[in-house]
Amino acid sequence: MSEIADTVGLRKSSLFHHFRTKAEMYAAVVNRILGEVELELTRSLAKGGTAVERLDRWVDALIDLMVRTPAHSRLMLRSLFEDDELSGALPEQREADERLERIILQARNVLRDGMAQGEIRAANIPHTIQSLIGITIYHFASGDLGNEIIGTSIFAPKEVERRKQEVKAFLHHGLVTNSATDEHR
Amino acid sequence: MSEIADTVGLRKSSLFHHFRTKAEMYAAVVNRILGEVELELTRSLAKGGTAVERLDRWVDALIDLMVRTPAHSRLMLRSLFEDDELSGALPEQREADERLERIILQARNVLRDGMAQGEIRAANIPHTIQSLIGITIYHFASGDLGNEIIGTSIFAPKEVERRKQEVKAFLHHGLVTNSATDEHR
DNA sequence: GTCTATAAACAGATAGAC
DNA sequence: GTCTATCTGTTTATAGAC
Repeated sequence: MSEIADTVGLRKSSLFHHFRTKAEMYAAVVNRILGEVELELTRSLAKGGTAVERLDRWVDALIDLMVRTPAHSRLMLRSLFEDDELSGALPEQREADERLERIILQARNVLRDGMAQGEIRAANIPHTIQSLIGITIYHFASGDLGNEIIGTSIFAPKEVERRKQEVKAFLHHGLVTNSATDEHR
Repeated sequence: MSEIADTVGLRKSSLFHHFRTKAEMYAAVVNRILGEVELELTRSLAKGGTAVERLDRWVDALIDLMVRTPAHSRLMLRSLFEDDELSGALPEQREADERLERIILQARNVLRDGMAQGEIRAANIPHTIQSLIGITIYHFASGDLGNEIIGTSIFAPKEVERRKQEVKAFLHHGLVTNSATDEHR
């Protein structure tokens, strides 16, 4: 709270006027970020196309979101894997949980549609979603280690573009049967 | 430190007899875990075979490690993505960094060998390593959310086995060219 | 809405007896 | 090596003036 107060140019006590507790502030921030994520991902799917096209756009949109504000990917990953011991106590937290659930449902539906159409391999959907999260969010949350592994800044525009291509190549060869975009068969 | 003291049945002050600071204790724990990880992954590679066989065993071994002590995956993920602001100040920390570097180098070599042999698609190696970390470690660190997405405990033996299969299927279809295990072509 | 001042609790660490 | 007691600084939060 001290660091936040310094950053925004207020005194620490003033923060408690806007958010009654630290937990409430955290939940509000996470909720706002998830709101943006839900909005953008919904937009990316609304453009239509085949399931594979929608999945590709979904991945691109998610990566764009992670890159837009580097701190968000860290916060997202944290909020995803750190079990909130005070789970669902705050309204902001419940709202965030619902947003997350809808985001996951969207991904589930795209995968299900693609499988029904025969565009996507019959993989286990929940595990595939976990893999998608791991591949997209972890990468941009990986900070120093990520930079060291990649060799340059993971947020450098060129490297972000490469990530998108690599992830989609990975997905296509991993999930897409008889894809026209697959130049290795 | 209070919680650790309670858990191990000591008083808080006694912990400071074994580790001079909290940071030193944390570094020692991370270092010990990475030691186990390095040992097991090295063993899994030493058994030889094709690059794809070694990669598969490497993934299986990493998943076995994450499952052996559920808390380890959380700690691993945390230590990977949270930049240690006091980076490399403690000897345990430097040792842990070196272990991590060797683990990553092993993965890099397997991928490089496989590409040289034409067994593995010519993907970007660093990005592939990031994806491997995301797919294996994030999943087992995902706690409540992971359990909710999957529908049962991510640590249930049956579900762990499924994860191994799904990850390897993902990798094969994503990284392996002309694989005999690929039933979809 | 922001400030100063302060309360109340907690966390990391030390001193020294046993 | 563990304990009790204590110090010191930090953190979350409140009270009340402006």
